[in-house]
Amino acid sequence: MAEKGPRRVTSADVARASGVSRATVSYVLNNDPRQSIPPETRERVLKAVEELGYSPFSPARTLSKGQSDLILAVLPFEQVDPDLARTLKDLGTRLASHGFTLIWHVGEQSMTGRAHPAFHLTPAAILSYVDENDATAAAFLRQFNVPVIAKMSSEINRQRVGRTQVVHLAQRGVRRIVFAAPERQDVQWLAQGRLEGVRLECEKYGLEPPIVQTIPPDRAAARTSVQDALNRIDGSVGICCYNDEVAFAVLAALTDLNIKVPETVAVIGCDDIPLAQFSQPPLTTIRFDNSRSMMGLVDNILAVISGQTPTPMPADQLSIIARASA
Amino acid sequence: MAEKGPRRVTSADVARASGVSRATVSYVLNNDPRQSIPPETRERVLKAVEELGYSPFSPARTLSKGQSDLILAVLPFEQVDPDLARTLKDLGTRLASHGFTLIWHVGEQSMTGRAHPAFHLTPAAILSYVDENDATAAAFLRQFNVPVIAKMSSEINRQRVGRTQVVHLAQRGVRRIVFAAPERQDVQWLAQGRLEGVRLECEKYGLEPPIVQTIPPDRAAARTSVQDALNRIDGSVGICCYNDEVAFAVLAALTDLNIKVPETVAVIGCDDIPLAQFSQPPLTTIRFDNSRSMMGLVDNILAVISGQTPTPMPADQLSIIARASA
DNA sequence: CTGTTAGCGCGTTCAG
DNA sequence: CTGAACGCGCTAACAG
Repeated sequence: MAEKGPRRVTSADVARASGVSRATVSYVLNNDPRQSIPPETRERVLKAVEELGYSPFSPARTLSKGQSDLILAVLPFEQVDPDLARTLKDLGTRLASHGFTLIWHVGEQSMTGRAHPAFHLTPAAILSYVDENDATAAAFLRQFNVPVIAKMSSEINRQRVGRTQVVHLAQRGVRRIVFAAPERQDVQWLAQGRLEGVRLECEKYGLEPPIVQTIPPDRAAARTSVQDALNRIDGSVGICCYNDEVAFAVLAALTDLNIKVPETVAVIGCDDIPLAQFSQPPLTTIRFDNSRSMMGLVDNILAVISGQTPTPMPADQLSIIARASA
Repeated sequence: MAEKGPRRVTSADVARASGVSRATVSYVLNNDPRQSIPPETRERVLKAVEELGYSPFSPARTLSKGQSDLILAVLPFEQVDPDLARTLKDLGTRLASHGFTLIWHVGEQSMTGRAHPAFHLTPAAILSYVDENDATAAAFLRQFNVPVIAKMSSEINRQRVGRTQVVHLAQRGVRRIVFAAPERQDVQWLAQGRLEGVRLECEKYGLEPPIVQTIPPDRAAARTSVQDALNRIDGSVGICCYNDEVAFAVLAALTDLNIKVPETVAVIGCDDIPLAQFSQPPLTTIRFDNSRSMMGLVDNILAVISGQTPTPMPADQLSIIARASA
């Protein structure tokens, strides 16, 4: 019952201005196929809309339809990685072509009652990056009565990254693996999955279990940290980095330690960020080709919105971008 | 009039279950200070809420209040830079402590009618990254009857980046400036402002006008491009990069060309991305300290929502992070 | 076949 | 603490 500044222009205003009923205005604006409005009337309505600068009030629209065309992506990350940003931007474009609007909410764990964006929003669907196994989170989301799609959920996929890294390294003659873990807390669950993949693949190849070393996001500290790890082993070493960002820190540390890459120590990252090609030496890394899974995701979102059950999503295709660091 | 799956739990359900009226339910849930509800009744209502898993339907809420507590950030960027992402995340946290929810919409120019997120949303305010001088955009947004805050708007601020870069370089003895421009289209207006600052400061210092060179985001191409620029000049050269990402490309090019940094060519970036310290050599760059302007921004958003006029925002503090590249 | 009336959806709030 | 009205767009049912 608030009134802010100049009163909103409503469909009633348009109806009055064009001498028709509100229903007619609605029919014209929504191009209702079940109604045939004479072009002349239609013109009059559209003209009034234009002149008055009318635009329908979305809450009212959502209220009466019981559905909005919003898709809410809930991102519980401390930082939004460029790769994720690109992916979501792309997803948004695709959804837009189906008449949906993708919006992002970036926040802590945002699980607490009224802090959760869905409390303020009512999307047609929620795209959740929460671990699929998190039952509490799932239960919490249920209250909003909105279908939820979990992305990035599979433990298997996380492991595949680590496995792929090890395979590449092993093929290059590496016999001893270090896993360079991130310090960021929000991403530990992801790192754990990748590490597990590294472990399993080491086992499979008959390599010793990986040394796990957390790499601080600071050049001097990274140097010490890498040094520590290398002190504990010898032989031909390969470092599997949680992601490219960690890999940059590792590469800098190795440079500072005067260790030759890839001759003495090989390094492989993950994500293929745009900057990866510019490191010294250029970073060998893993790229997700999510074009396929993206299509699947769009289909799943649309399906879920219309009440169907989602089909399992195809796994992201992983490919190795072999540059000079491994 | 749609009904999806199990009907929503409404406040009427809660009222029925707890034997009170819908009004009372509302009073209890909103802790209305003008009403005194007996603790016992309050308990009963809250219990029913809990048991039924009720959560208010936000469109209805917004409809009746005429205001949502959503703040919409419209981001017309091809990519969301990590720095911007961090800033917005921070802004979101601050707004949350005032009871508002920040959401992002990332899309092309998104100016076309129904494609614009505000068409589907009705935020309490829009945070726009569109150039303040863009009258068409401003007119378009007006139709939504929602206050708009423009961020990142000042040409002066854009110029200050370029100026600061040149000052640092000149102090280090550089006599000839190259401006390394980005290829990304969405960001040209920003780059132009920074370049203009570089120009003006060169003039002020009595240096020759800067050479402008666009740096492609590809290692080999960047090398050629940097080579081109350097062929056209001699003397002690400094390269002002549009941002750190471009700077990484430039640094890689110089490495590939076997040119010493900073002895032969000095390089300075902008943004101080987390990776900046890990380049070879570590990147000298410019950091925005937006903590002050952030406070101002929060205040302005709150002011604008309650119908006041925004106060001019304090300029971002710029500081030079001097590392080894310049 | 065109256009109108009436009433829904749900939370909030005023008068009582 | 309650009944009733309100905000605004949508649409079934109905009238001209």
